[in-house]
Amino acid sequence: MAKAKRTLKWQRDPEGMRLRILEAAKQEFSAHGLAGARVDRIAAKAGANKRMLYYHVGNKDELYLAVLEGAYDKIRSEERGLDLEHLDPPEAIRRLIEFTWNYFLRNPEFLSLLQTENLARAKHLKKSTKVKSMHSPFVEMIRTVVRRGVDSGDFQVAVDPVQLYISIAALSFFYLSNSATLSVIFGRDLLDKKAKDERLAHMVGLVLAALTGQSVALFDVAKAPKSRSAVVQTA
Amino acid sequence: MAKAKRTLKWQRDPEGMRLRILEAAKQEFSAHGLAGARVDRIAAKAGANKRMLYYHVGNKDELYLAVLEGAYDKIRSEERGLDLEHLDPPEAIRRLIEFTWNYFLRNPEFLSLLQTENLARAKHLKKSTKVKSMHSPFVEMIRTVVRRGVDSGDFQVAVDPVQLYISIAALSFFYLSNSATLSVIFGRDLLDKKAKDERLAHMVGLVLAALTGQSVALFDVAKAPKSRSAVVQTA
DNA sequence: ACAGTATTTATCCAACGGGTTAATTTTCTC
DNA sequence: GAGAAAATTAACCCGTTGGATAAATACTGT
Repeated sequence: MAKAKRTLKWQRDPEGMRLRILEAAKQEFSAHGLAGARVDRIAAKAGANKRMLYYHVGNKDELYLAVLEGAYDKIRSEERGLDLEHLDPPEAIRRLIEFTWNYFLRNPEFLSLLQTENLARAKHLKKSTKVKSMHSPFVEMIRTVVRRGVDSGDFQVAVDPVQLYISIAALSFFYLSNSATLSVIFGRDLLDKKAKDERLAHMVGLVLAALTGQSVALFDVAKAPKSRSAVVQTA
Repeated sequence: MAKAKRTLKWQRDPEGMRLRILEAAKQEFSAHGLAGARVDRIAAKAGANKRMLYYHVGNKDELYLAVLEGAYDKIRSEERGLDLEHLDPPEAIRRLIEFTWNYFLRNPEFLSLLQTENLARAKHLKKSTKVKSMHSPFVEMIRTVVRRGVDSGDFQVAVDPVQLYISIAALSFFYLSNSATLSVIFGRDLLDKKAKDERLAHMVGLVLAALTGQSVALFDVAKAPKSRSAVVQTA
């Protein structure tokens, strides 16, 4: 029986191992934060020995930074895949909001990692030349979309693209990253299907109404209480 | 010389001690998170012995929960002081945004604590009957303000007050809680005076424009680039 | 097939950190 | 002012944790 595993003891797989380590580390750091993460758990989750972490990546901090850089790399790459240039301005903004919302939904660890890094006042990020060089294409996309919208008359006002970018991210990010406490406070599950649909509709409606000056149907009219619902619809 | 401190060894002050402990704990937890917080540092910061924490409050988790409850208690109490009922609807919304923004600015630990608690998926908050019973007065305030705004014709659309509340919080919260990473990404300090003023103007402009359908002057027109700034001003 | 290197395992350890125990000092009360 | 109760200090306990060392095992080229 001791012989059974003779030929199958283990095989080398440096690249695979490195990937499994980073994936496990991502899970661990996003689930427990930097201080709460346990190096041993990462090793176990990666199906590896603790020594492997140090061999393939580095100590806990380097591991964390690698994960963070990977997270930024991933979102930037997906962002680049979204081209809003050829859409008409309101549709482009809608797509942008939907992308942001869905990306955050699909990648909850990204939210956690950002929260963790901000609690650390971006101490690690500041040291990463890699991340600093990864500019989001969205700011420029927004700048041209807003300009086109203003020129075409779709938008009533020109907005600073950085502010708008932050606001769009904020509306999704806060809702999701704080859904746990908010759900307790409001006594309802903010993450069930219906609530999520309503949230997306609200965000799109809010931003488009602000930009175009016209109330979008989606801007949650249905839920309006009591009052004889003075719904002013888009002309 | 050993005698010098004979009469001044120490004096009792249970209430004061408890307050100093909670204040120190608030600092520590907001600066380092739950796992990163060090019980010894809290004791030192409170000018006390570690044993005192357990004597006056409890173990680390209980300490943390006490701090969290205190934080909610404080904001709820300030919220109650703000009465928006008698203001005209757009002004009420503006005040609400300004209050939220300023409260977050004045109480950065509150932001950190919420982030920390959300990383823990509100595990502790769920156990706190105290916090669950502290309803924010803002949701009802917003509900009546929106209703009045719709009835008076100031607002073009009725919004779900919970969504609006979350959105207003989101715009400030995300900007401030993520300012560290955002500042690195954008290569500029989001917390300097000018940036903060611009942010507030943007948020007010965005929300009011959405509600009223009319572009507010503050909705950052000044920073609009290149394009022959098609500024549509409020009539 | 063998030497050399890359990869992985099996232990070890010193520092740290939360929590506890027991003694000491102050304050209250009668 | 004696004795009890409350508040505070000092010292210790012990599991955990990040990190290090050394040895074993699998691959590679020659």
